[in-house]
Parts: sequence; structure tokens; C-alpha cells
Amino acid sequence: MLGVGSSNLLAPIFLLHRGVAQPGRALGSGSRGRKFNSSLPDYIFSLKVTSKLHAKKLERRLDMSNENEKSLEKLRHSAAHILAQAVKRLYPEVKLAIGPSTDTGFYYDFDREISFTPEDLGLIQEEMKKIVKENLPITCKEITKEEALTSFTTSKDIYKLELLEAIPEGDKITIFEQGEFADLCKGPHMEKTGQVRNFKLLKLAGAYWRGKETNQMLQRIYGTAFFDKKELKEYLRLLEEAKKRDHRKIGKELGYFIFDEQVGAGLPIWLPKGAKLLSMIEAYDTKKHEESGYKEVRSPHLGLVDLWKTSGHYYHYLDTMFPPMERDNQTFMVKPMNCPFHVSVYKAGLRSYRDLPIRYFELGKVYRYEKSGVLHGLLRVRSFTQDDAHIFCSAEQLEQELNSIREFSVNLFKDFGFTDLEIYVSIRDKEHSDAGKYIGDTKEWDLIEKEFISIVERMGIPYQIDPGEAKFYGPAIDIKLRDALGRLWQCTTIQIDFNLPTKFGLTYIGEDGEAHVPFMLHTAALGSMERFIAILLENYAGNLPLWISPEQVRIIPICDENIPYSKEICNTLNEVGIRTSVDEGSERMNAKIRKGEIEKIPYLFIIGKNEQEEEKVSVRKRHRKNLGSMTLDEIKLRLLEEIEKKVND
RNA sequence: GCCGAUGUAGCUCAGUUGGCAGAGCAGCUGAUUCGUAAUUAGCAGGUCGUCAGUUCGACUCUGACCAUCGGCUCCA
Repeated sequence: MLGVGSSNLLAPIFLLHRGVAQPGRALGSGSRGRKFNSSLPDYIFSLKVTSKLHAKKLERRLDMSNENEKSLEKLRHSAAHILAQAVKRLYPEVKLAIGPSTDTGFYYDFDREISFTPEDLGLIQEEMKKIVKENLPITCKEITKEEALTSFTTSKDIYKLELLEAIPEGDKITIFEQGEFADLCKGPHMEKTGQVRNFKLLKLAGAYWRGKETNQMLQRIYGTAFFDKKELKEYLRLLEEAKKRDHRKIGKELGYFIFDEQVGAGLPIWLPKGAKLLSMIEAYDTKKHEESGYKEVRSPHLGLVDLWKTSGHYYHYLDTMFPPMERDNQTFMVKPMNCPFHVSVYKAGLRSYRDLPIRYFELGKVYRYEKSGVLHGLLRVRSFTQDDAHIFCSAEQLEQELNSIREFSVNLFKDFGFTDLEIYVSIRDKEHSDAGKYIGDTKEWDLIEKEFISIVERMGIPYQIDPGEAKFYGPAIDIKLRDALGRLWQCTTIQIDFNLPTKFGLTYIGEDGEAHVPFMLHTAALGSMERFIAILLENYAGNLPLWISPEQVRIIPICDENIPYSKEICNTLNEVGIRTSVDEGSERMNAKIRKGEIEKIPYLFIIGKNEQEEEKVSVRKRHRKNLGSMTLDEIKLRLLEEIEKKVND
């Protein structure tokens, strides 16, 4: 049993929720899937942070004053205006919506009956260059609401009119003008269009007016802009690099996984090499959990509909659950989460305070009917495996548990080569806290959020507050990792749940001999295995560290006579657990080496007449060419050490 | 789900203003037994995403559907 934490603040909440079942309210349970089955990460893949290789540059960039950051915003905002001006010149019938700067560039939303084509994008970019060359002064003009209303009414700028309505009475209304173009805008902007020299239009996309699904679909043009031409080039290079590392591309090239139309969208099929990778990671993950006091459990892929009604999933997530199946008057539903099953495990016996904390772990495969448009390789699928854990503990144990989960994740990520982590405390968005977005009492929320933050404070590590990211029933601690390209990915989530234990009537016998309701923590370390593998593949560009490479060594006999000796070596290595094969093909050595390199095999051993006579192997490391001859014992020790230390390079 | 684009051999991609379907790589067969990123010759390989429609004739035109890609929305 773990030591008692210092969390007293939570005790009242614990008491509040004891026996306070609220049948009228459909309460949810864990929200573990929030981000780790998400689409592209919320990555800040900008010049702020580029890569480990650019650590020095990074420091310099982080030193950049706020002023400079803002002026980059200013530059991009002006670029958006130039984009709109160019579009207006080429297509006068277009109606303008909004055009802000973003973390990585800018966009402008347009309303036009005909769709823009990629060719249009080229024309628009050319027109933008002209506007830059014209070096038009950008001026700000303050006008009254009436003037603005009249102006936008005559120009039939319906979107601007809508924006205008939203401006509170008494606020300044400003118009920015450059040449014949004028836009309702708060600014600030550059002084002249000529200052926006380094920009590029990147893509076309649809976007809802004001981000609302029920609103008009507009056409969005994305672009980016920088002060320095080199920075623009670097950014475009990073985009290219990301494309090259796309896990969907690498997964196909290396034969890890496929999606099959006949099987269904969003349902990954693991090919032998990918399945090997997956099962190795799963085995390691399981071992680590067991070492940390988690007990592995297993549960079925479906359960009776009433189970999902009790847990609340049925009421809250029906549209993302696969539909019910009926047979002999019973209705089953495929699981979108594992929690109710772990609750069953808890309920399988009488629990005492002496048993707490109880930690259950399962590599549980869950199914969620994601909308067709959001599916994205392994990052957003309809069937995936969570390294899902549930901890049942007392209020006093919460802090200790949160700490050990965090530590567990940090150590696990280190093994996979991720050391650049960020901790987020997901709390409510205060501005919307009254809008019925969150359940429960505001005071309770304040209390529990405060407690969460102070627990993280006591961890003595840097963290950030993520407003609006709290689950509707409680706050969470999330851990994001930064990959080799500087992108952030959320993997670990730690959530507190004080609903499910009550709903399922969970209790433990306390020191006082009375029944108490335990707290339940939902957590996942790597998150979704599918998603984590995607992150690994992108981070390493497919060059997986030796210890998780499905094929670690490939032996290349120079001619057929060397095959028996090669097989001998292969067997010896396999016996000590080094995954080795022999390329017995009839191609020449060079072709086999090329094949091995393309397949990103960590080590290639060349065996010819010389090696056979000297009882050695010629070692070739991935991307490092020839390392020279070594005895089998030498290389074996080297490999085993590299595997043991989980070296990544 | 919404907007837009795309879908041709295992893979990467040409192509046809409607008239017998093309390459490279991979595969197979043979020759070659080679020293650190592609030896060579030959042979195969396709309901041109699916289903309808127009047409003497559809891979090409039309429609619906499916899937993928870029976004939007969503992601418990």
C-alpha cells in the first residue's frame, strides 16, 4: 500500500459525492479518448520550436521578445489582407468573411459560388506579389458604426455586417485600407504591403462560418509568412519533412499495416512486421505496468446495453457507439471504453481500505464510430487499443496516485526516446463555466481544480493550464510529448471520476467498519497503441530504435556458399533473442544492402569468404555504412547492450 | 457529417478531345555467385474504386455510392 498523501481538500468532495446518486442526471464516465485518438496533433510546428537538432536556434527563438512574436502576428495578419485584396481583384463577386493570423501562418475565409481550384491559388499568389510590389501604404481609419453599417450594406458584405453587430456599442470601429481595398479590422498591421515579402499560399479547404457546423460552408485559403526568407524556407522544409515522415506512407512502405476498403474504413489491419512491433510494445507496456503494481485484467469486446446505460455512455455517446445488436431478447453493444468492465472486476470481491489503492490494467480494444471525415491513418480510427488503467483509492491516496502515474508515464516515454514532455492541467473554461458545459457545483469545481493544480505544483515540475480542456465532469492532468519535428502530441491522460463508483455502487470497508465510496482514476499512459505507433514512426521517420525494430539484424551472404555459415550465425543470434534473418535471394550483395537500407533494418551483416575464414561478420549499421569486421561475440554484446539501454539514434 | 480534390497492375505514376490499357520498381523463370545502396534476359500481371445511366461503343461523359487526401466540425 502506498503512503498516505497530503490531500485533504478532496475529502469534502469525496463526502459530498458519497451516496449522492443523481439519477436525473446522465453522468458520464472517463473521457480517456479525448485527444489520443485525435486527428493531427495540436502541434506548434513553427519557428518557435523546430527540432532537437536546432536546440541552439530554439533557445534564441524562445528569447525572442513578445514584441517580435506579436510583429510576426502583425506580418501574417497583413498577409491575410493582401490575400483578400488579391482575391477581390481577381474575383470581385467574392464575399469576405474573416482572415486572422495563426500559430503557423494565416488564412482568409471567402464565400464564392464557384470553388477555387489549385490553379486559382497560383494566380492569387501572383496577384499578391503584385500588391507587395506596389508597396501600398496600410492606413487605419476610425469610423462610426453607422458609417460602417452603410458601407457594408452597400457592398453587401453580409459577413462583415454580422461581425459588426457583434461589436459592443461604444467600442472603436476601425477600417484598415491599402489601395482600393478596405477591411473591418482591429489591426495592428504593417505600414506598407511591401513589407510582406516572404509568404506562400499553402492549401485550400472548407470551413464553417464562425466555426459552426450549422453555418454556411466557406472556402478557406491557408498561407504562411515570415520576415526572413530563410525562415520561410525552413518552415516549408519542415512541412516537406513531415510529409516524408507521414506514418501512413512509412507504414505502407515498411509493410506495418494497411487499411482495406473491404474490411471497413478506420479499421487497421496489422501486417506481420507491424503486428510484431505492436505486440512488443504491448508486452513492454504490460511488464512496466505490472512492475508498478497494476494487475492485468481482460474483458470482452461487448456488453449488455444496460451496462452502458448504467455507466452513462449510452446516453452521452450513443452516436459514437456502434449500434446495438439484438439476439434472443438481449441487446449488446460493442465497447467504446473499458471502464465498466474494470468496475466489474472491482465488484468481484469485498474490498477493504487495506486493499487500496487497487490498480487494474488492460490493453483493451475499443470501438468508436468516428465520423467518416475525421478518420486519419492510425491517428484517428474506429478500433484501437488503449493501455487503459483504473485506480480505485481513497481521497487521501489521490495525490500519491497522481504522482506515481505521472512518474510512470515519464519513465515509459523515456524508454521510447521521448524526454521533452509538457504537463497540462485541463480545467474549465471559466468564461463558459455557467453555460451548462460542466456538470456539478461550481464550488466543488473550484475546489477540485485548485487541488489538482496544487498537486502539480507540489510535483515541482513546469506545467501549463489548459483552460476549456477539462472533461465535463472533472479536471485532468495530461502529458504531451514533443517529437523530433517539434510537434506536440498528447498521450497520457489522468482523470478523476467521482461518478462511476457511485453509479455502480462501489464500496470498500474503511477502518471505521463502514462502507465508503472509493475514488476512481482513469488513466492511459501511451494512450492508444495505434496512435502511439504512428507517433513513433513519425518521430523516427521509420528508423525505429534497435530494441523495438521488428527485424533487428539481416545477414547478407555474398554468395550461396556463405549461406550455411550465415544461417548458423542467424540461429545463434535468434537464440539470444536478437531478431535476425538471412537474405538468401540471388541478387548481388549491393542490391541486398540497398534493400536492407530501404527497409530500415538497424544492422546488416555481410558474410563472404573472408568472414567465414576469420569466423567474423562484417557489420553495417543503418545509415552509417561499414563498421568493419567483428567477432560474433563482440557484435552480440554490442547489440545486447544497445537493446538493453534502448539506444536510439 | 460538411466543403474541395483524388481513385488506372502489389507499389509509384503516365495515358485516352469516347474506338484493342502503358512505364519503372516489385513478382515469376533462366543466366550470373558477385565485397558495402539497384547484374542481366525473358515472362506474366488490370472488371481503369463500385453500381447505375447516356452511347453503335465508356477507363474517358452523367448520376449515386464507397474509399483516400487537405481542411472544417467533432474527438466522451
